[in-house]
Order: sequence, then C-alpha cells, then structure tokens
Amino acid sequence: MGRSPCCEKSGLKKGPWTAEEDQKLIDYIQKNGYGKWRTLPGNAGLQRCGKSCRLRWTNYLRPDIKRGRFSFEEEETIIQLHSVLGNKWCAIAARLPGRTDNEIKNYWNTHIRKKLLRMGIDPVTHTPRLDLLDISSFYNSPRTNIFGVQPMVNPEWLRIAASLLSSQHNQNCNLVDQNHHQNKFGHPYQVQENSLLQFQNQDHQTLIQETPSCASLNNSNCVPFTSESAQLMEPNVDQLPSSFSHFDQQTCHLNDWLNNLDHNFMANDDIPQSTLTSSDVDFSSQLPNLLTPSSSPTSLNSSLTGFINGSNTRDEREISYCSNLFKYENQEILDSVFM
DNA sequence: AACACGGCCAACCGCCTGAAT
DNA sequence: CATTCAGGCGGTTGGCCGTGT
Repeated sequence: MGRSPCCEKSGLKKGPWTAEEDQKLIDYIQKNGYGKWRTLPGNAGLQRCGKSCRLRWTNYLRPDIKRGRFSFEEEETIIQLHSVLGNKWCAIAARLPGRTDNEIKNYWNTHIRKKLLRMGIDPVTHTPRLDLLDISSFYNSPRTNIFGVQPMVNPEWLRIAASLLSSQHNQNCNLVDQNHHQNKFGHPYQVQENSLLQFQNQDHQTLIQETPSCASLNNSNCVPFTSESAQLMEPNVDQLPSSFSHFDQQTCHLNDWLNNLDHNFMANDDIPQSTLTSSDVDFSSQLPNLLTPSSSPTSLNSSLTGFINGSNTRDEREISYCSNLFKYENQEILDSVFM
C-alpha cells in the first residue's frame, strides 16, 4: 500500500513562503529546536506541511547557510566530488560548509554541467565525450582538416591513449575495491585485465594503482570527512585517509609519469591491438576540440594552451597527455605554430 | 514599450530507508 | 514479520527576472 503524500491534506498552503511565515518558523525553531516536522507546523501556527517547513528551514532559513556565488575553489571541489560520488548532492554538500544540497544541485545543473559540456567532457562520466567526431571524420572533413594533410596521428596510439584514459577513469572511482569489482560506493566498474597497464613497468603500474582521484582535494575549502558525512557515503569509509596532503607527492609522481609516458610509447611502438579492451574510450574524439576551422597559428596556440591550462586537476592531466601526444604526432606543424 | 525567450532557483513531488509499532 | 510513518534524498517543475528583439 502506497503512502499518501504528506501535503495531500486540504487547507495547507503551497508555493513561495511569505516573510511572516518565515518569521513564524524561525521563532518557533529558536524556541523549541527543529525536528518533529509533522507536528511542527501546527505548533508554530503555520498552514504548511511538515515537509515544506523542513525544506524551507534546511535550504533557506538555517543560520549557517552561506549565501552568494560559488568560489572557484568551491566549484573545483564540487567537480572533484561529483566525479567520485555522482549525483549524491547530500554527500557533496556535507563537504562544503554552508552550502545546501539543493543549492549545489542547482549550481551543477545550471553552470558546471554546461561548462563541462563546452569543454567536451561528459558531466556524468567526467571523461571526454564519445559523441563528438571520430578521428576519421575529423580528418576527412574539409571543415575540420585545417591542415589539408593526411592523418599524422597513429590510430593505434590513440587507442592506447584511450585505454589510458579509461584506466585512469576507473582508478578515479575513488578507493576502488579490487576484490569486489566495484568502487566504495557500490558502483560496478570494469576490470581491464588486458589494459595498457600490463605494458608499463612495475613502478608505473604501482603508481597508477596508487593514484587517487582525490589527489587535488587538498584545498582550503575541502574539510576532512566527518564521521557523519562519512556515514552518508559508505560504511567502509574508515579506509579513507584523514588528510589528503600526502597525495600531493603522488600527484607529482603522476605528472612525472605522464611526462615519461611518451618515451614508453615510443619504446613500445609495437603494442598489439589485442591488449585493448572494448570499453576503450574513443580518445580521438577529443582532438577536434583543439582545433577549429578558423584556427590561425595564433588562435591555435591560444586555444590549445587555454585548453590545457583552462582545465584542472585530473582532467588537466588527461587532457595534457592528450595534447602532448597530439603535439608529438604533429610536431612539425605545431613547431611552426608555437614558435 | 511590449513581447518572447531562456536562465535560474525555490519549492514541490515521489521514492527510499530505517525506526517504531 | 508486516505495516505505518517520519525524515531524507534526488529529480523535476513553475514562476520570476533579466536580456534581446
């Protein structure tokens, strides 16, 4: 038997709250505290349902709510947490003091989501979008092939890079439980037994496995998990580090690793295609974003640099790598551009 | 000035979970 | 164990408001 809606009773007011109603609710809660939402409206003299009162209090009237625009740091934190938690707005809000889940959800849907889409990043998976052009149509199209040359990017390398991105994405499913093939939040993830990782040396492989998605969470706006917020997320959260500071060092390692990666690829030019999994991201779809039909050397320089510098954290590393690979493969052309 | 349109966000809706009975 | 209910959560809506024509 379904439960009847709490606001079904006739005579209860809906819609925007008036200043008088707000004051009644504030006065009552200041005297009696909050909770018992079902009986609160009657006691406070409000013609509202308890649910409406609770929402008004938690999302608007609560004294500790921070107002105003989201800072860059807050936005960055939201993106990072969303990449790990998904649409767990409550869990995200728990790590952003003064912000409500509703506010963060609205901000995500109206700002961040669009921003990521403009950057060519899927706001759900936080990986480069797959629905953009593929590499063949990119190079075959006179609109996008601004160089009028045959493809200089080795498709095999692109698949390798796709594998890397895919692997990193899975690594970024925070604190992956290797034994149960799902992340700490119960979301299944794909084990890539035949991925590129097998072709890295042990140090590199270890580094990848140890690279946390939350490497960049160490910013001033990000507070450590409290036991309360931890419970919201996952019972096994006791394995979470109390501080993310030690990840800084690993982030550096990751960057070093990425910098060295070109050499590894050069040394492993004969990587067999069979090592790539069917779930590999079509990495090549990212390349058209770097170039536009109107690209002049100056604007190309600007857009490529901006593309790298404009993104941040994990995406920056991924995109940096993508760009470096692209640069390497198109060295002659880009040399003239970046002179 | 009037209208259309789109973005934004407060509020609502429906579902889920866990506690109480 | 089954049922009921309060509280909480994420998705969606509707109205306000700014901007463009």
